[in-house]
Amino acid sequence: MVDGRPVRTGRRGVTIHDVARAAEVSIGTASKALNGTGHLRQETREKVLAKAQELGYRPNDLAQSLHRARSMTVGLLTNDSFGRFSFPIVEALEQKLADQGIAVFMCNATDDPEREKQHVEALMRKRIDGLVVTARRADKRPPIGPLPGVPIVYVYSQAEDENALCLIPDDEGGAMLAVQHLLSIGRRRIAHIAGPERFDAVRLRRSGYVRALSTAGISYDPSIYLNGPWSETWGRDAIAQLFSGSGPKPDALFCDNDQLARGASDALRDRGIAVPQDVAIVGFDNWDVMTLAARPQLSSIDMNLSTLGREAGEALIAIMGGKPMRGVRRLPCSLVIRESSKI
Amino acid sequence: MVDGRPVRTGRRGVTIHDVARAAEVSIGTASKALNGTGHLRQETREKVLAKAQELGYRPNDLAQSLHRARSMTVGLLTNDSFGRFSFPIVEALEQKLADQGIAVFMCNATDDPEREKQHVEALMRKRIDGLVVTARRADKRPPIGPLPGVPIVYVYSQAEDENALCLIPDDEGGAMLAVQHLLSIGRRRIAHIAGPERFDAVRLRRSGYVRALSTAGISYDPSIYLNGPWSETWGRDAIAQLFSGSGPKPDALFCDNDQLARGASDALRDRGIAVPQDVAIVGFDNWDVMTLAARPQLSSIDMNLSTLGREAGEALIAIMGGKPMRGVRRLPCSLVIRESSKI
DNA sequence: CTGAAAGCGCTTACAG
DNA sequence: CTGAAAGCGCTTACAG
Repeated sequence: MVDGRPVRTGRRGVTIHDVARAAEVSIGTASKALNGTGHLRQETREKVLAKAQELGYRPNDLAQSLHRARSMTVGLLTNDSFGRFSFPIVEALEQKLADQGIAVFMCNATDDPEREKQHVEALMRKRIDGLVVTARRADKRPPIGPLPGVPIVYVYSQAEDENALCLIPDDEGGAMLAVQHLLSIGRRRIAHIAGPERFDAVRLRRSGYVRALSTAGISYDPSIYLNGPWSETWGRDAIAQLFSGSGPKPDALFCDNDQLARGASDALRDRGIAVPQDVAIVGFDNWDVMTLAARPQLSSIDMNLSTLGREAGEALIAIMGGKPMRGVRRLPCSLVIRESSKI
Repeated sequence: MVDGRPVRTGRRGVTIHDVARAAEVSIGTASKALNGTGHLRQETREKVLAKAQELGYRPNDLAQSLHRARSMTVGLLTNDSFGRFSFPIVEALEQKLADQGIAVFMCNATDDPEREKQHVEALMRKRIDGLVVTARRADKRPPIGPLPGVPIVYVYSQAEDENALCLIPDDEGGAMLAVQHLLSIGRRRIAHIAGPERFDAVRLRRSGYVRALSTAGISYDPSIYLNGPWSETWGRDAIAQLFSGSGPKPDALFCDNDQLARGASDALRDRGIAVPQDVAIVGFDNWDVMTLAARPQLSSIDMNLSTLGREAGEALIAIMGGKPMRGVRRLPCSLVIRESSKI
C-alpha cells in the first residue's frame, strides 16, 4: 500500500502508474528513471528501477511508439515457394534487426498480388519503419511502393523501382568463378547445363560463362549449352544429350544449380565416366543436401545468402537512420571446391 | 480548407483528426463512421468514409491496440536450423492468422537460450496476444512460459508444459502406415533404416514399426533395424550392412527420412537390386526434392506439416478467443505411394 | 531534482 | 444523431 491505495496491477498488467505509485514518485519521474533520461537523484532512479523489477514491469512498446517517430518494427514480405533460398536470407536479416531492437513482421504473399496488397496495407497500419521484400523470381517484379515514409529494400529480388535498394547475388560473376576454376584445372571443353532461360539469373550466368571462356580464348559452342528445368531429372537427361552423339565430349560441366549437377553426376556414374578425372563438375547454390550427398561431393558456387540477408538488414537500418541508398547492388558469390573438381 | 484551417496532414501522416476536420464532424463521430459502430446518419457516415479515402487515411493500429484488449499480433519463435521443416508450418500458420487480421512477429533464436529469452521479452513488450513455438528437436524442450495472459502453442515441438497445447505429427502412426503398406504388397522381411535414437520421433517410429509387424504376426528382428545419422550417406552404408552378409535379405525398407531412402535406393541400384521388384522402399517426410529425383520415385510418409501449421493457427485463435486448450495432440500422417513400392 | 500538464492517435461511455 | 470528455500507457517540454 502507498498512501492508502493498494499497489494494484490492473487486469491489463502493470503500468508505469503502478511503478510510480510504488516508488512514490510521479509517472514523469518514473519514466525518466526507467529510460535513463533527465536529471534525477541516483537514489530516486534506483528506487524506481527496483520497484519496476519487483512488480515485473514491462514497458508497453505500443504506447512508446505513439510518441517516438519509430515503431521499431519492419515488415518482411516474401513470395517464395522455395523456402530454401529465402530461409538463410531471412534468418540473417532477422538476427541483424533483432540486434538493433527491431522486430520483424513476417508476411507471405505466395505470389498472390491481392494478398500482397493486403499485407502491405496491414503493415502500414502497424506503422512499420521499413520494408524488406524478398522473392525468388524469374525477372523483375512490379514495385511495391512508393510507401510514404517507409524505405524499401529488395533482397534476392529486383524491382522496377529506381528509388529503392536492391541486393542480389552477382550471378554473372559467380558463373565466371566457376568457369575460371574449371579452366584453371586444365579443362577446355566446358558444357553448361542451364536452367530455364526466362530467369534473369540464367541469362546472367550464361553471360558469365561465355565471358570467362572468351577471356581464355575459347569460343562459345552452342551445342554444349543446354537449357531445361531446375531438376535432377533434367541434369541426367542433359548428360544423355551431351554424351550420346559421336562428337567430342565435354571434359567439364558447369551447372546452374546443384540438383542439375547431382543429376549429371549420377548419369555420368551410370555411364562409367569418372568424376572428376574424365569430367569435372561445378554446381550452383552450394546446397549441402546435394553437394555432400553426391559421389564425389560437388564443388559449387555459393551465393552467400546469409551475407545478403545481413547486408539487407544493415542497409535498411542505415536508410531508416536517414542515409538514403538506392540502385542495384550485386554481392559477390564464392567458389567452394570439393572432390568433383579437384586436380 | 475547412473553417479557415487548411486540411493539413502532419509530418506523421494523416490522422483521424484530419479526416474529422475534412468531413466537418468530431473525431468521435469520425471514429464511429470509420468503424461502422454507433448510430449515425447514412449521409454522415458516407461523408467521413469519402474524406478518409480521399486523404488516404490509414488507421494507426498502435493507437487502437492501446484501447482494445488485443494487439492483433502474435509471436512466432523458431529454433530450427532445418528451415525445411518449419517452412510449410510457418507458411500455413501465417496465412491462417493473416486471414483473421493477425500479424506475426518472426523470431529466430537458433537454439540460443539467451536470444530466446530476449525475443520473448521483446514480444511481451509488444503486447502480443499469443505465441507459437516451433522447432525441430530431439526431445522435449524446456517450457517458455508461463507468460501472463499470453497463450502458447507448441507446434512440431513438445514442451514440458502441461498448460500449453502441443501439436505434433503422429510419428508412430506414420510408421505403422508405412509398414502396413509394405506388408499389404506382400513383403515380409522389412528392414528399418532409422535416424539417431536420441530423437523422440525415431523411438516412436521404431515402436510403430514393431507394432505393425507384430500385428501381422512378424517378430521384430534387431539385425535389420539400424540407427544412424540423417544422411544419404548413411542410407547407402546401411544397405552395405544389410546386403553384405550371407543371411536372408530384406524384401523391403522403411526409412526414417527420404534422404535415407534415397541413399538406400542408390546403393541398391549400384548392386543391381531392383526397386521395387526385389526390394520395396518407403521413406518419411515426402520431400519432393528427394522423392521425385530418385529412380524410381519414392513412396513416403507425409507429416502434413501445412495442416499442422493451419491447426496451430486455428487453435491459437480459439485459445485467444477464450477457449482453453492444452495437452499433446498428434496429427495423423499420410502415405503417398510412388513407384518404389508399387505392386 | 521533481511534478503537473499536454499530447501521441484513437475509442467509448455519457450527455444532450 | 452528434459532440465533449476521459482514458489507453507512455514521453517530454515546461515550471517550480
